[in-house]
Amino acid sequence: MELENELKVWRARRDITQAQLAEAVKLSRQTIHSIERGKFVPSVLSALKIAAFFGTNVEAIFFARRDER
Amino acid sequence: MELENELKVWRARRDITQAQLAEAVKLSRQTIHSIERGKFVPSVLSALKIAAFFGTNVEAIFFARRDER
DNA sequence: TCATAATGTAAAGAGTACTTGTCATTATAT
DNA sequence: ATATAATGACAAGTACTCTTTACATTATGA
Repeated sequence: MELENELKVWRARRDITQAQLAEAVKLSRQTIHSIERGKFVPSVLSALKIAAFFGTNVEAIFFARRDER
Repeated sequence: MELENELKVWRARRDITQAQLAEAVKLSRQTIHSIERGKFVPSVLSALKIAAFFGTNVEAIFFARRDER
């Protein structure tokens, strides 16, 4: 089960940088960058903070894709 | 920022045990138990699986409570 | 009472989220 | 061209998620 996300899209909608998002949700820029690039699966707390910042819910940003084979 | 959850309530609604939930979402019973008791903050993937199982969204189960003081 | 199921607690180990720091690459604008 | 901002990559270290195993406690029911 992989995790995908549309963080980049949401940032584009709001026209904010990774650094600005990081600051807003109190995470480091590297963490935002890594999440955005799918380097790792964030905690639900990080996800909740990000979703809240964008005024949406977690499911609108993060998607569990069942691994195809 | 603390994390609270209503896992126990949702389990009660569906009348299923920790073990049944664990099996359904492919997590160990200990993990379900620990999440339920707030022992740690789960990954967003775990949260998504649990929310999907209950047919709801993450925000309906997990709450970020800003530490009051 | 006795058996069984469900929940709670604990501990060790593996894997990983997240931070801080540093540097390279790419875009934007003057 | 060159300065600056934004993004991308990498690495070391700390803290924590999650699994497995094992055992204790509490509920339920015959």
